[in-house]
Amino acid sequence: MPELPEVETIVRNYRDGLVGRRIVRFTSHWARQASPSVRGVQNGLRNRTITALTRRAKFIVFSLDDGGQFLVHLRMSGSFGWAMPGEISPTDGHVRAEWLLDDGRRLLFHDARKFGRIIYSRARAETLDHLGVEPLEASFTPSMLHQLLAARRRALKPLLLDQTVIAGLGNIYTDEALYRAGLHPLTSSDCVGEQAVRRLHGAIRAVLREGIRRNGTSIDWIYPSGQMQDYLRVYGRTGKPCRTCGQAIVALRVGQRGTHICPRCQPLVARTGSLPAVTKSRLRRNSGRRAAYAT
DNA sequence: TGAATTGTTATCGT
DNA sequence: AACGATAACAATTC
Repeated sequence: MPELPEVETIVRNYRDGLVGRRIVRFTSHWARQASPSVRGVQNGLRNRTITALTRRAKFIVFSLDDGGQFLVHLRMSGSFGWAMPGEISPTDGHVRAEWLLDDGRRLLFHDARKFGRIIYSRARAETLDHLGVEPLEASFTPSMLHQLLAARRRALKPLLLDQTVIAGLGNIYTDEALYRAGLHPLTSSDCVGEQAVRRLHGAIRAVLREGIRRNGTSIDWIYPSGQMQDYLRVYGRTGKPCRTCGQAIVALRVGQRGTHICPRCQPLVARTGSLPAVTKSRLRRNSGRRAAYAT
């Protein structure tokens, strides 16, 4: 399940082989992945040279020499591979698309579950406009995070997963960041104190950076070189002892997502999110600063 | 066999 | 009206 660190790793690994190469042709073996259409992507890419390979959130961004762009989103099971000149594409690897390059090599797009997407745009792709802040960029500060949280009354986990707010976190790194910050995933975003916001900000950045440094997580994902799975502290560790306090890690469901916490290190402080609206508004009025909030 | 998997979007409700 | 919560969906694996 590629999230920000995995996508970043892929971009770094494929950049040298792609930038400067001209795309001879694009072939799709699964029509529905291509947007606006297979033909549209083919026409847009034909004979264009790749000028840059970058990442925005979980999108891989190919910049073209005519100002166009195309995005690849790996979703759940997408991955890249190479085929050398003359080499036949593997049929068991679920190759859904191929880019033939001017050096004779082919970039392969594997995607067992067919959830991945390839989106072409003749100018800058408008898909990117809906994305929130890049958590590793300098503009993402503790005070910005504080504003993002305080402006909403929403459980922390679904908020962190919302790509229009903060872009790039997925299920694994969200659980890890909340654990490192000592915050329960159901904590209401407007009940997170200043100190906790700073902790969460630091935890998000630290866990993403560590993920990148370790070349990503390779749990149920084919990407071979990742090591981060050996350093996860809650994700996939249900029943195992917390590395801080020894308590058993607990699995729960938050917003239809499998979620992992240490019940001792991540206590649920304020649960205004599940209180009746009347009670909540009274609670807010009566306490200029809320009675209970996560610090 | 069906439950689990995830990011995005459409829809419902307040 | 705007926001938040929830359901649906894509398709496959074990």
